[in-house]
Amino acid sequence: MNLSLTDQNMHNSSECCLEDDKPDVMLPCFRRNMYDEPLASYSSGSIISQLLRKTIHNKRALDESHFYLSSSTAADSGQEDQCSVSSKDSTVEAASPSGHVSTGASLEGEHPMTDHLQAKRARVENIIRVMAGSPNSRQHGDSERSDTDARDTREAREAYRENKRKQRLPQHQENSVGGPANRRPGSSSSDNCNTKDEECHKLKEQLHSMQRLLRQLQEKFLQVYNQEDPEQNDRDETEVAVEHDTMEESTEPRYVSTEDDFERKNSRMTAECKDRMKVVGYLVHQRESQNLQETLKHELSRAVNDCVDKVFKKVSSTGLDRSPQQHMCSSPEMQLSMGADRKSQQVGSTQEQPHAEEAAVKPRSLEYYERSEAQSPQDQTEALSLVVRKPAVTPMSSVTPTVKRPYPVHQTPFQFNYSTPLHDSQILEHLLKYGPHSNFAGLPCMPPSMDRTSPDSVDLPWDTIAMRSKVTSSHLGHHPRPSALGAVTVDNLCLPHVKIECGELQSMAERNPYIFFCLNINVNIQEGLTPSHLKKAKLMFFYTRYPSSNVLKTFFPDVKFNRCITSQLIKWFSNFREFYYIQMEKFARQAIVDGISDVKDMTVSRDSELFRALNMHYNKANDFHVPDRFLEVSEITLHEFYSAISAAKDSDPSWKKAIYKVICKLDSDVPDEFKTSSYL
DNA sequence: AATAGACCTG
DNA sequence: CAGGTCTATT
Repeated sequence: MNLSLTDQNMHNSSECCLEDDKPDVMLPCFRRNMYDEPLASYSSGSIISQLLRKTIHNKRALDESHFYLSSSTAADSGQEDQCSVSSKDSTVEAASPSGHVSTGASLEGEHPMTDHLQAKRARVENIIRVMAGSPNSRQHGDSERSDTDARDTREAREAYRENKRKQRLPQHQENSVGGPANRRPGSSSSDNCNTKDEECHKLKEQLHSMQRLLRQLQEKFLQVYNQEDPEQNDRDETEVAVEHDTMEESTEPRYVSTEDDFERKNSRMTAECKDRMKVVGYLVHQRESQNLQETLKHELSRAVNDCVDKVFKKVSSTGLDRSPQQHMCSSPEMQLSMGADRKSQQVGSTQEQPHAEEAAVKPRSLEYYERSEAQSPQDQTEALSLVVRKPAVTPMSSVTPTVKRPYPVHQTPFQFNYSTPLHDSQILEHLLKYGPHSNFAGLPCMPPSMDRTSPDSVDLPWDTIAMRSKVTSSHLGHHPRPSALGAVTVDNLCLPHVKIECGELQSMAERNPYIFFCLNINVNIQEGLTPSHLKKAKLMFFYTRYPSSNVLKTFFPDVKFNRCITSQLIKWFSNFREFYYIQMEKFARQAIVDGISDVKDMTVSRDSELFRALNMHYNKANDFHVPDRFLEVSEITLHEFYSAISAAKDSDPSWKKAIYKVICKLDSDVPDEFKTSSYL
């Protein structure tokens, strides 16, 4: 999003999530922070200080312009908080940093800060200074740092935890997503690849640094506010606890059946996410410092994401014209897949022998990068995600064509294979020049055979997010899980037809998978409705033609229901019925044409042509024994149509409704076996 | 006005 | 199958 856009659209709630289509227009504040300032290292805290200055200035500016968050908004809590984050964030961010950066410095001198803010700023800056105290030690390799950092962060969290006695904060280890992709110099097959290796590595490390910084910052903030406002803890405790419970309840079942390491890792990520969720939830309630926090987080996130995204874009734009084979890096170590544990299993095989299972895992990152030419700046607006409001972790999954595996929890193997020299990237230059060490792994790599035909919502403009978020939040009362749109909570991967509702999130994740993982942001992407679900729905149709939404919820326990999913399922059954009635009418008319005079001469058996047509539609594989009751109902339906047509009732435009009324009463209970998510 | 369902279309 | 429109219902 460029500056002018920002200024012009301060009121636009979606604006914070928008990025313009001009990849080369750098966000002024970003450029300033990331590039113009020689940021000897991110760990130096200079960027943070800058941000703090900006933030504080902003807060003041907002106060002055009465553009500040209304108290009612700020007072919102609990689920509402989670659900409406996007709008709230937008409010904050729309009025924040980017637009003020240029004037920030001068204004700061003119308008003395309040003592309070000054104190706060001083404290935070001090913290950051301390944090950045040993930047170099952190910069030298993941193995070294993870010990210290993990301990630091854990301690911070422990401290926080003690203030929230009631919370069960699962222990977990720090996930360093990029960790596994350790570079092995020399393993590449060519010099070119060696160079790329190094650059790759540098970028990666840089990302880690930023990641760590952000994490630490969050936790330090936490400490500060704990000391400063201890009673607030108690106040928020209940809210947070509620959040926690809600999340617990909705997320845990999903992992029951998972078995491999990756799943366990994700469980831990869930834990961590919950943890952070609480942290953030707590922070959010600090009305006083909300702007500060939001702005800081936003800016940090943006900076990181922007940085990463642009590099990716640059890299990919030069790399995509290569042949698929060239996308593959000769050294598996260079491949960054989302899960370390998973990597070795998926890398390679996915690309070289994409059969059913691998094909099911459908990375969309290529599409993303193909599009990124035009859209890339949008892709990182998700920076917000850094705020990590969403605790629940579900492996990213995509709608898959797999039918064999009933309800697969697919991990999208977003693999980023190094494949492009990073020579001409301005961003890279900056990174390499100013960054402590650039490091990056670079390109999405996809099996050529991957199904990329499925329409998705990647093209959705970001403004639809805000639009949709309102819709969603109005229904969140029924939602089992708080949804933080602004925090990049991807509720569901919806099938294309519901993309208006939730496609943005899907595409967000699809377009920016690497960001999510690198930043250790866990996107809760519940699988959408899969072909397996469709198949199951069709079989259920043999029992119920008019399932209630409650029934649907009962029988699709592995589906996180939200508005789009529900309507999609309902639509499915609507389509089923349509086909069913069409067949009925068709065969009834045929019977009349055939001169059948008595309905009793019309029966529906398993040999019937009608049944075969129906069976072919709902039970194509013919691996399901259609209940007799369905034959009965079909026969009744056929008779109804026959009678109505015979009586010339079909002259009435709504003559079918009477039939529908009859048929809808013939629903029977769906067997309990269907309740098992792994039924198929 | 919102919703659900049928209907039509691609 | 999904998207849209139309209509009836609340």
